[in-house]
Amino acid sequence: MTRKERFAQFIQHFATHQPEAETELYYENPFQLLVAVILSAQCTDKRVNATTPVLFKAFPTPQALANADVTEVFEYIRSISYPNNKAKHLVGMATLLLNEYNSEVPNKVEDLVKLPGVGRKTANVVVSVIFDKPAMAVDTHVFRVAARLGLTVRAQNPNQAEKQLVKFIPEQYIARAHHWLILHGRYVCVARNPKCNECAITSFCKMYQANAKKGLLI
DNA sequence: ATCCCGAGGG
DNA sequence: CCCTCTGGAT
Repeated sequence: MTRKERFAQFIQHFATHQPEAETELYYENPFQLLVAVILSAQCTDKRVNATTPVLFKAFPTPQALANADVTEVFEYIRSISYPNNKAKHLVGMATLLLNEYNSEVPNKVEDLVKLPGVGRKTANVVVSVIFDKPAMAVDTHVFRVAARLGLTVRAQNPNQAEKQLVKFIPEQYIARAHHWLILHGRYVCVARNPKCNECAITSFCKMYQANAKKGLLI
């Protein structure tokens, strides 16, 4: 099976069975999504969602967060990974939003990555989810699942994976494909023991087919 | 012990 | 290109 065919089957399957895929992060406006995605680095969405409602209530606007004390923000996010760094990043991010962007979340990746705590992955999530742009954010799930399926080939880092995925996926599917890969990775194609016996797309999964050929599965 | 929607600094 | 940050779930 060629890679182009894998992509075609991948899109065909999820467009049919999971057309409504979207982020599981809780947010009610662009600012809240930006904060949530910054917090989500190396942390489960579930844990982020357990802390953000209280955080958003305490700091509802970029101005409120910019004027906050870092140690106070830390207390709200202490149960999330890297709370020290993230508290610092959140206050710095809000300060830059307030001073340079009129308290509004910028809509370009090149501007977003200037914000403290915002790297390429976070910026891609924001422009994709908020501004509906065809950007592919490559996180741990996307990187792993795309490699297993054979949608990426020998990608050694997220940037290489992103280039390959964007190249093969039609623009109108990129934002959804991002969430398809994430959700599949979170619930089926998990890191440690992928649930291949529950997986609906083994017929075009490169890893599954390779393992089956070796007699390792089923 | 490993993983979770990574980013920044050296 | 490393390294560090660093809590909770499995």
